[in-house]
Amino acid sequence: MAAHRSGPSAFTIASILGLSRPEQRSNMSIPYRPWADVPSTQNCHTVTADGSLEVAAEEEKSAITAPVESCRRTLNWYIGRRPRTAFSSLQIEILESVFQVNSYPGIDLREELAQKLHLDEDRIQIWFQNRRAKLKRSHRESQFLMVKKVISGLQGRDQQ
Amino acid sequence: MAAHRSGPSAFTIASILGLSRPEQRSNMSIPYRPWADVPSTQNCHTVTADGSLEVAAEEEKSAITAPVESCRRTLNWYIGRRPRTAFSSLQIEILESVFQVNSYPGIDLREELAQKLHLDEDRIQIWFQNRRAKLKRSHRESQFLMVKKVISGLQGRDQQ
DNA sequence: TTTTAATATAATGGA
DNA sequence: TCCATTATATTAAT
Repeated sequence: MAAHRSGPSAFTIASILGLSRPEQRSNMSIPYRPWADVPSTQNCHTVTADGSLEVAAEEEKSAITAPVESCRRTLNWYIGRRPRTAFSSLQIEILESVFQVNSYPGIDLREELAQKLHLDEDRIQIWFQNRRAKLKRSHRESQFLMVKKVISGLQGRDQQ
Repeated sequence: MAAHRSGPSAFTIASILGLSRPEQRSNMSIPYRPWADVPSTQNCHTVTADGSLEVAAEEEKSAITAPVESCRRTLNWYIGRRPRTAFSSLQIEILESVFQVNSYPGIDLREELAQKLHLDEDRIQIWFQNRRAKLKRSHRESQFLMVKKVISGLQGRDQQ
């Protein structure tokens, strides 16, 4: 509480509200939301970077929801949570095919994917994290079912 | 409250608990849950009718989760809601392709689909209902966006 | 890893 | 049948 850092303009309105430029922010307590760099209401119908055009097309769906996404993004900026990115089916397909070969892609491969799929590298990283978790979960589940099957098999034999 | 119907055995324990056979049930107030006809614990690992075998294969996924589904089904029976059926991707694909041609299939077509896809006819019916709702929703949404676009266009011109 | 929460959609009930 | 609503499954984000 009482510990404040020395330096110029530590308590400006802008810094308190978290509105300073990234390079000016102190490195703690105020989360940096780079996805909220939507300058004004005018851009509320620009296309988001997510389902972008070159890879997928992904007809109607993204074309219709993209502006909504963008506005919701502005809203979520206030709430403080990154708006959930919706991957296109082609993006998923490619990510999946990479995952089959390598479920722990290094930074270089992630960057390459990011560029090719028009996604941030950290979106890719998170995706692989979640994908690995999913795989693990399904393994656990099938093991559980195996055990259960054995048990119910024993019960069946007893009842015969 | 005080009005009770005449007839034989109107107040047996079975009827009060809703355990009578379908043809014996009075036609009001107690919902009939035919999907809950799981006789005993033994059948807890039988394969459900849902993702069934001939149409799709739909490898690992349904093979792994089917037993879980079945048990959850037993659980949901107590809760009283039909367990959510997970359509296979092939089933969806076919339903979608039919929907494009005819979004109001008659009973005959529904029955045919039911047979081909190994689903109950009323699952098909519900699917088309929900699908139509989805379509309508997307229409509404795109209209809304069109209006919004016009409005923000006007604003932009004012600000120029 | 676990938890939270956003989204999609199957199921229900009422008109 | 449509509509509004609820429940649930998946999964991005923390």
